[in-house]
Amino acid sequence: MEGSMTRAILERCEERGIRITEQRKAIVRALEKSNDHPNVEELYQRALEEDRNISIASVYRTVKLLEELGVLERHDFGGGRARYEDADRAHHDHLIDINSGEVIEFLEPDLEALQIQVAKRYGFELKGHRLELYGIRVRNEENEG
Amino acid sequence: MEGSMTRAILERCEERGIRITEQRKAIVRALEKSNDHPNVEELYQRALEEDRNISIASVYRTVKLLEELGVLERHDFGGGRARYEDADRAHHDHLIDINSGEVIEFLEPDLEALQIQVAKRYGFELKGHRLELYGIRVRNEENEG
DNA sequence: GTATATGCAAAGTCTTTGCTGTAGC
DNA sequence: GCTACAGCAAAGACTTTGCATATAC
Repeated sequence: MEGSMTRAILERCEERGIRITEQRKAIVRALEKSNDHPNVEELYQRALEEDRNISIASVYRTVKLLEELGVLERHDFGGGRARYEDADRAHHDHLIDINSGEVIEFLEPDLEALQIQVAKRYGFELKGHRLELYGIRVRNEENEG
Repeated sequence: MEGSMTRAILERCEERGIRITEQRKAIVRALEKSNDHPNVEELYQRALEEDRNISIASVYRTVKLLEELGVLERHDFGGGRARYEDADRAHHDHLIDINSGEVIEFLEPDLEALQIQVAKRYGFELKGHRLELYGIRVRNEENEG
């Protein structure tokens, strides 16, 4: 029960009324096993391990559909390939190590609040945001000193 | 003299030691006249008005080169096309109107400072960031009430 | 004068799509 | 059983690149 209250992706798919095919199950399973932000090619490879009967076209169609349904979230961290993750657990931002490409997730309530304020100031209601920090490691993160 | 202390793009190009061709001049001129974030096709059209002798391949090559030299900054606001702006005036973030696609620039010192803090907390030195707020207009921005 | 840049068109990369057969509900 | 979905391969959108020619310095 360490997953806290995030609901299974498939459950949310069913609610949206789409058909639960073997391929979609495999893709979703592959995604739920992932702790990173796979691109379509990577997701395709992982889904293949769940079920040999998958074409990359289905992966493209599925991630696109699930993004439109709000089930997945699409990212572009550069490199010209879209990357996906579960939208339910996507409420965090990303810190990207310029040298290694490593992606660290973080959540900073003060930042979130400030963003809402800024949008408001310009007469907007914030619907979403994208914050990516790009940096280089200067020491281990174990100590917050 | 309203441009404050931003230096001309061409000047920065010369410093980097690249050849100042007619085409590059036209592209740069088109970019300096722009107050938005044109994609390559748009920039190409605008550069054509500066000089008929330009091919879109040169625009692609030029923006790529200038981005690598740190003279331009590339953005991806979705839609699958890269968009460019002068890196020297690019120290601001973007608020994007989901409905109209309009892009508003803003600078929020508190947000900048907080980002540095967050990176630091994870043991990183912040080298750059990307912050985009996506929202819908709820009223005119004239009043900050 | 020579290296660098250009133009053109062809090729590359990622993604979408038309068509026919299949399978979910 | 009907309709949505899958697979395949072809097409699309954006970007890059090879090659011959032109031009900046």
